[in-house]
Amino acid sequence: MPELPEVETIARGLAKRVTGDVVESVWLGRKKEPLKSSASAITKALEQRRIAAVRRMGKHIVFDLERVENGVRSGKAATGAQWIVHLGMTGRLQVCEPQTAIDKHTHAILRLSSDRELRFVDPRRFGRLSVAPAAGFDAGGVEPLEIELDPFLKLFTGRKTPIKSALLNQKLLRGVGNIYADESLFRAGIRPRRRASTITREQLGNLFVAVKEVLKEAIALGGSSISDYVDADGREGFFQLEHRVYGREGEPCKACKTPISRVVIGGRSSHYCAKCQK
DNA sequence: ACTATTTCCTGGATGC
DNA sequence: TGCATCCAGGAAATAG
Repeated sequence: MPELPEVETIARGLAKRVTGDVVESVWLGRKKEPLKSSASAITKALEQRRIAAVRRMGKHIVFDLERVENGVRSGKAATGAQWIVHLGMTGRLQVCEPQTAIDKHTHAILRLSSDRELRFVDPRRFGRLSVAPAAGFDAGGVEPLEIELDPFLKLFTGRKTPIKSALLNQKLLRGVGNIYADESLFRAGIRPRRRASTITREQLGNLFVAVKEVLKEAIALGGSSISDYVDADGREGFFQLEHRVYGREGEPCKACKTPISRVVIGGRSSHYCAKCQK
């Protein structure tokens, strides 16, 4: 389940592999769920465009595209576009040789001028493909690694929703998902059910630090590989080894040995230590 | 404006 | 062994 650190890792890997390549043609599958923009809009935005950059915004992967004319850049920004990929739960972007067997759940294939293919595969179809005008994509929310303390505190003032739900709300912070919300709350010593507005300024300050720490550490370790997550080069991440609460229900807290609790908040399982988190 | 709930989807795990 | 059921979860839609 790719969240910010996994998406960052994937985007960096893809940037290395496909930046500068040109999309010669596009094939899209018949399933409609993965397409947030129309098939024709996606095809039109991608074909005969050079991939100028690949980067992450929240949990989205953004491909900046520029028009190719006679093999050279047009230079006119307005002729560009963006291809936006959200991996959902099980989405993967693979760069492979054209002869590589096509996975059953392949929804898009981009033929590249380097005689390779960029494929979007997603069994569960929670992932989404869309296009936007050049520099036009709005991912909503603020990047957690860029936000400063005061705006961070303001995100939560007056909110009655549980802090866990607020952390998952992409319109506030973008990129934090279930794993990193639980891990951040553990490090900050805050129970996931606490109403955001009731949390002290000091505790929110701890959360501010915790969110950034957790995300940075996870990026450094290539993300968390649970279920079958691998990055663009097929490598697993290692942050799952650092999880202190996520997926550890009943196991002893690494700080105090109390068994880790699991509750459901907003339909999401939430893990915490009842002794370390208040 | 905000909050809570439901829905989408399939593979793997679990239960009988 | 086989079949049914449950669960994972991001975000959009819906309802209040």
